[in-house]
Amino acid sequence: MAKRTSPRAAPPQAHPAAWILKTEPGVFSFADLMAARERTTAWEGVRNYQARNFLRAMRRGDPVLIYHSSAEPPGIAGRAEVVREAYPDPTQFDAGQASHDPRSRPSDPTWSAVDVRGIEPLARFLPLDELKADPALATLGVCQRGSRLSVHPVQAGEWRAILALAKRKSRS
DNA sequence: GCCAACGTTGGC
DNA sequence: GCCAACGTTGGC
Repeated sequence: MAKRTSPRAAPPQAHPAAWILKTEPGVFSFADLMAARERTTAWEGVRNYQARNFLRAMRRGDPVLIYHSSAEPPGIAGRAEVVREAYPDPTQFDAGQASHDPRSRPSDPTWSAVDVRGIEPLARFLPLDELKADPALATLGVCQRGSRLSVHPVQAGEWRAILALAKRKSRS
């Protein structure tokens, strides 16, 4: 007899429409990404398991939003895309790096990196207070109180709302 | 610079 | 396995 799916089983999670990556612009900004060779950089140094798992779920071509944290104001600066899926983050094995992890073994690396390529700035910078003011973005990771995750998924409705918001006031 | 929120660590 | 202490993040 075919096994029934438990009614309690969560529905298969749709692949996110996009991802948000946080960066401190004083360290590495969206402009730095656009100025990088081939507008591409390795997104390294993520040291949180949940964020790492999101990195590992990213697929080549997935849209990415670059968010500036610890900035004045904080907010979304531009669009990018995933150009290389998760691979072992080399900085975990480099004792000279702040993100060095002496417990990680090359035979079973703990941490992952992806490569992202900058596409273009948003039509205008979207400050966090505007994101928080949009009801369609109430569930967005960066709008959550106390959210410190540096990588999170963006659902389709959120993605549309962000692009619409960026277009809206730029004309006024 | 403050402090709330949250993840990690380590003693038990 | 619990949970207090500690460190970090990040908005304000």
